[in-house]
Amino acid sequence: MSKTGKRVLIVEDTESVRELLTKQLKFAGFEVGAVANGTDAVLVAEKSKPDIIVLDVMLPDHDGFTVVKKLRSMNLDVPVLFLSAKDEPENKVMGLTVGGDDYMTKPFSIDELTARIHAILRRSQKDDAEASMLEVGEISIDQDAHEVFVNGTPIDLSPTEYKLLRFLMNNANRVMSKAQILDHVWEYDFNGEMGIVESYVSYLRKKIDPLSKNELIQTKRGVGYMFRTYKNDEE
Amino acid sequence: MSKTGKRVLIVEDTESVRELLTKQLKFAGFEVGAVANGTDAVLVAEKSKPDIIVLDVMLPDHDGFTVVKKLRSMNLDVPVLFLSAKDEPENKVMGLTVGGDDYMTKPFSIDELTARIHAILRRSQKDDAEASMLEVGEISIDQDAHEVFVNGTPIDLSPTEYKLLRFLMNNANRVMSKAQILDHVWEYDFNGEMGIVESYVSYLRKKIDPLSKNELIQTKRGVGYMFRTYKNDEE
DNA sequence: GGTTAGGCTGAGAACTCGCTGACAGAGTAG
DNA sequence: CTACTCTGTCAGCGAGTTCTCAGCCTAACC
Repeated sequence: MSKTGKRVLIVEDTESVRELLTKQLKFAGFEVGAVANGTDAVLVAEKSKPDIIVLDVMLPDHDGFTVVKKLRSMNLDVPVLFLSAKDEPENKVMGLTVGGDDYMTKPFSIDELTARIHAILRRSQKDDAEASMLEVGEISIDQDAHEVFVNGTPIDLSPTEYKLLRFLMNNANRVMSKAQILDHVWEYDFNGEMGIVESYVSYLRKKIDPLSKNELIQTKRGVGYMFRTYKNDEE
Repeated sequence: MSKTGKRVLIVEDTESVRELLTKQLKFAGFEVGAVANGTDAVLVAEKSKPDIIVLDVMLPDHDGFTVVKKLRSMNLDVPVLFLSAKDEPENKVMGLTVGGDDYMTKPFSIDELTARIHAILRRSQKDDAEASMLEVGEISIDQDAHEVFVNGTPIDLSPTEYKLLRFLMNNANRVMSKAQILDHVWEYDFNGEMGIVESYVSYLRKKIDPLSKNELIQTKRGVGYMFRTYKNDEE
């Protein structure tokens, strides 16, 4: 959760999603602008020169194609993270993610979105590179390769396990409630029970604990879970 | 209990709870506004620009979802602490705690509410005050990690023990009556005996005393309890 | 010193919460 | 189609927690 001060432009017509993104990205330390259609997107992008654009491919006026073409023709080669609904035809998206661009289907997890934005920025701005490793205590995550190591030994995680672990590590030494975990790690329209967090913590521990010296994921009864780092270990 | 002068907006339809919160938060040094429904919430929030909103998710006119959506569409990215009854369906709450938001179930303890508000403000105002440590005499509490140290040695407290200790430390060198303790530390609808305070003080002392040089929790017979700091110790 | 009200604490009953194994359904690869 | 993985639900277990109570202890006042 580094304070980059980088500028993000959100282009998304669904109000609830737009505001969700705005709030989360502001909290993550970005300067955020948000518009609801392609026309405004081009205008604002031209003026504010964002570092990255989060762009819904299905907009009321133009589609993602048109917006990107306009931007490129104006010599703005800002990287783009495309959003699209899962049921939209794929050809809408094909050929869009050139260069450092990326693409996610809705609904997504908020934490995943933030991670992707950081990944794109990391790659497009060569200057402050090599932040792709997330190392906390005994665990390190290679975010480019999606690989996780416990004291150097690689372990195999499912996508959800991976996201959960990354979220806890990003918030190491801070208790996160099950509600917060659910809201950040699971897709934003997830409608299930909080018990699923318990299940996945259990899965994670089963894979991590045999390789670690300490109890890395701690339960704070009645409060939540915490990824714990221990002094005098690494670091 | 710092006098921050920060502005809090309470949105809660149950009058008794609303008044309880108003009174308590004013006493804790906040500027407090209070409304009883979602419509007023949006109006007042727009005008008074509070630093944080305490929002019941179950309101007579709109639910929390709607209120939050409206607020965010007005470009108010004020952090929110959601309240919900324990028996309300959980999915009413899902997806709400974006960014630094948090969530509590009713009934709660007043002291806990205050602590959460401070936690949210601490994190959303990026000034990084590092005020998450509460250190009084020989004891320090890491409020992010929910961990307690007596002269550097960690001790394990149950949730209620933790809340009681935090309350006494926040009011160090001031005698607190059992009634006051009950009102602040226990849930506001608790209607048991005051003897429970004695029990929990006993539990606390059993865990703390072996590690401390002084009698940290003192009994003022006929009056109450006091967390005592001694000069020439630390500090 | 005796009396008494208030405080301390161990025991225990009731309950809550988190952990885990089992399983069903969706999705995917072969 | 089959086999596999992954996701999400659930129920039962057990440990931890909450709260009450009774009997003991102690401070304070006579």
